[in-house]
Amino acid sequence: MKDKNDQVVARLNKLERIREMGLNPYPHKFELCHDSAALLAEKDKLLESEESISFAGRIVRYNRKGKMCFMHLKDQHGRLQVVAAASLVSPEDYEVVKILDIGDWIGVRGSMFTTRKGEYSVKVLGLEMLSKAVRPLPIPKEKIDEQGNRVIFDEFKDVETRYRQRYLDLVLNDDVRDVFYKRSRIVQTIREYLLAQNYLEVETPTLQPVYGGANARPFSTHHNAADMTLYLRVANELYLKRCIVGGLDRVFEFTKNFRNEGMDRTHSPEFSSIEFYEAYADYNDMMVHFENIWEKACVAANGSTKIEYQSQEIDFKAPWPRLTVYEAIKKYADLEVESMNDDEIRAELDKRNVELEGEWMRGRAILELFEVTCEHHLIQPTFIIDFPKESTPLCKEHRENPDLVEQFEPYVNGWEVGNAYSELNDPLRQRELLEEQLERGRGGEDETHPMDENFLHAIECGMPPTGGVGIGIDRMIMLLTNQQTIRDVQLFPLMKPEHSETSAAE
RNA sequence: GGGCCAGUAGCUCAGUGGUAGAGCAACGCCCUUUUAAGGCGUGGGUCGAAGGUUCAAGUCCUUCCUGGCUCACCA
Repeated sequence: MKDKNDQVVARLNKLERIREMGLNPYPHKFELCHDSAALLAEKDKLLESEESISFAGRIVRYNRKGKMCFMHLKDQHGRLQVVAAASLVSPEDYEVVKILDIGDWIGVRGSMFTTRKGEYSVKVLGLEMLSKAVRPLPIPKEKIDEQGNRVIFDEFKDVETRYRQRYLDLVLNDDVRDVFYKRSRIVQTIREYLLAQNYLEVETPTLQPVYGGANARPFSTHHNAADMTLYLRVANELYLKRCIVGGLDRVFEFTKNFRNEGMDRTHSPEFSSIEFYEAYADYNDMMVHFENIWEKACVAANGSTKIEYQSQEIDFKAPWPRLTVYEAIKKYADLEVESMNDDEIRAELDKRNVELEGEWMRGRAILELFEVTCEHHLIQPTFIIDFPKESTPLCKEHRENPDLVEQFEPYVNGWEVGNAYSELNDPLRQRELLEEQLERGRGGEDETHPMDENFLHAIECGMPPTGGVGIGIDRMIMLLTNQQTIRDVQLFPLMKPEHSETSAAE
């Protein structure tokens, strides 16, 4: 084993002693009748009846006072004290008690009682080693000082160590664990909402011969047997639309998407999203689903439609206000962008030091203007709707204004948290727009959509009117759990290998 | 990619050119109602890596590695 130190050696010696006692330090199973939550829920009854119970967990506190030992066992719901007294267990069991370490997993049998200091505890009558830990667990301790402040000693907080050894982060930091419990509840809420709306959950390819569905640079990889280049999906949009063509009228999919771009507080190379598509619906219908989902998810995680994100109160109560891109620019920059000519728009961008790459396009310039002047104002949930037609090649023209498309992007806390359209289902128009993307790619833009003949073929076979939505799950979790970086809502965020790991792999 | 900052014992940290330290954790002994339990004692270090300056480097210089914040890029 690597990195042996004195503490590891001490534990390995204890492991050997357990084996010498004829015990298996890594048994196959333990029958437990209660977890910590159940023991707490049935407290009165269990104290009254003194019936026998079994309970298991990881030792997170160990305080031996001679022939009596107080420990806290932690399971997934919380921690509970167990008290082992030499007078109540077999001599063999107490020999085991004496060489237990913080970090070990044990199972105990006994009954519930209350200590003299009033702590609800398990009175141990028998115990079993379930797994001997051979590395020490860092032990944060806390006390309340004279001023009543909570003081934490040895807090496990180094960010790099926390991410690299997330298992310890989860054991030692309850608030970290809570984020992932909430994450699960939020995802479950979304799934239940869509299932209740008669949606079908489907799965589409992660490895794709042609990537598409978003403006993004992909990761590429190689399939050896087929000798072909494959891309990790940047979005699942084009496959879900094929499902709609196939007559699956309402489909959704949770996916990991992969984008080969920068990493920062709100961007990770792999991130989770949900997309859902509904036949016969338009973007107005999808906005209703969207705000419903967020409101329900917020309540599921926080018990209320209101949250405080970094001391900013945000209320997800539906319905959310809707503002067109033009209205937003008018409101926040006081510019009547619709009646301005190209030179006037260019002047406004220059004033804000924004440069456009590639060929000049009025719609993209308006979009840039929106981003620099409006985004940071959009703190409370708001739907920004009716985007310039150049912003996406997959959306249907606006029914009243041919310069626009029926797209909405919801904003919260200044972040774009989703993207949705009345989906384009005119196959000839779709081909034109994808061909235009190819041209734009040749003109210098580096995140244009590639041509996807198979997708076009599907649309040519007839797609009904459809509304579609994509939601960035990670940013949603960040907001609803009050986390500042995307890495705090992903269990195992990407880290570069440590130096020693690299050399070991070679 | 640019700027700023950090890396010392298992954990949290001090050490500002002169013998590597503290608390907790570990090890040994004592202790039957503890709550950061306590008492006595002991051990534990490639100071992120490499090079340089110096009589002398954890400390100063250079390069590199890893990470954080931030700007740029990017949904």
